[in-house]
Amino acid sequence: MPPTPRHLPQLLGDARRWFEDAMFTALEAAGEQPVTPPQAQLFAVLDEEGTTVSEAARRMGVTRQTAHQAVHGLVAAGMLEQVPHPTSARQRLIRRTPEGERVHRRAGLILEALEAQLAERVGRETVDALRAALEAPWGPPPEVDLPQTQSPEAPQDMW
Amino acid sequence: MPPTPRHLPQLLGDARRWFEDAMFTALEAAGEQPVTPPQAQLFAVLDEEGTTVSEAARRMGVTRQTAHQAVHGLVAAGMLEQVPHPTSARQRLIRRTPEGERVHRRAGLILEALEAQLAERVGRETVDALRAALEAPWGPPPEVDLPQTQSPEAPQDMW
DNA sequence: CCAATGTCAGCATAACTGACATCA
DNA sequence: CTGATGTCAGTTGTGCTGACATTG
Repeated sequence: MPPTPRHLPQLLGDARRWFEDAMFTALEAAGEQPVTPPQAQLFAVLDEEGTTVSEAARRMGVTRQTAHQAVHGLVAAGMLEQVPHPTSARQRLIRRTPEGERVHRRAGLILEALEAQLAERVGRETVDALRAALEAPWGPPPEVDLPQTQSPEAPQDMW
Repeated sequence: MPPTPRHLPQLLGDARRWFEDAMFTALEAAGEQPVTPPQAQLFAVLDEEGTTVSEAARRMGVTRQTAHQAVHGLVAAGMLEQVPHPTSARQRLIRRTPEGERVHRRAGLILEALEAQLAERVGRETVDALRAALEAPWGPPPEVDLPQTQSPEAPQDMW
């Protein structure tokens, strides 16, 4: 029981961890190869036709290098393959292998089950409201005008 | 525009980043010392009377060692101080210094401003619904019964 | 002796920046 | 030549486990 009411960022992080932990546990229990959170995120942004590393990086909001690392791991695990781009020789497409497809489908089913379980606990309308709030267009992170804070007695040594 | 509808875990992570980025940017623009996310989390779980490292670790959901690291950084930054426990010699209490208090207050104001800005964009009732959904008792991460996935044509070479 | 706490050291992971080759 | 892409290397930060001393 934390002394202060939890802040929104913390609550959001906890909620994400709730899903991540359960997902990881379920996959492990299923005897699947371990998939790290960043790898899972990469998996989620791929489309059927194949995606370049740079495009995947943009969708994930990380650098090309970071995405490249995740790709490397999943290729080594046999869940992804890199094929030459049909029209452009300087690009290589990432695609799921059959094994990757299988794991992806299974992860999707687990996620559905988790959401259903959550709806059972807190109510379907609450889950729907959560999704609706998160899917709303939040826009870019705002730049707030920062109110000056004065220490009651301590002098401000910063300007 | 990602090809698939975003999954809840991703949406939650994005939302958390929205807050974190804005908070970090605002603090930086204010000329404050940089505070890392884990340090901010540590800050949030402290109470006025002082808290032990172990207690803080429990509240954060991390190990003592991890909490200890965050404490170390904030002590070095002059925002926390460690004082001996009044009754128990084997415990040391962590407390905010006046400087720490000042930054903490300012961060709180920024967070309020961010939430207000979000309410302007997506509606106050949406923000309230988001908070309500996140504060609902989700319970422990469930163990889902995992449905077997069959590849349409590819044989399963993994039992 | 036992349990909890505080601390230090080492290790793994994941993000970053920097650099470079390739190709449209 | 410029720009985008793919790749390799190094660095930093943050979490973990292991280990140990201290204290009630």
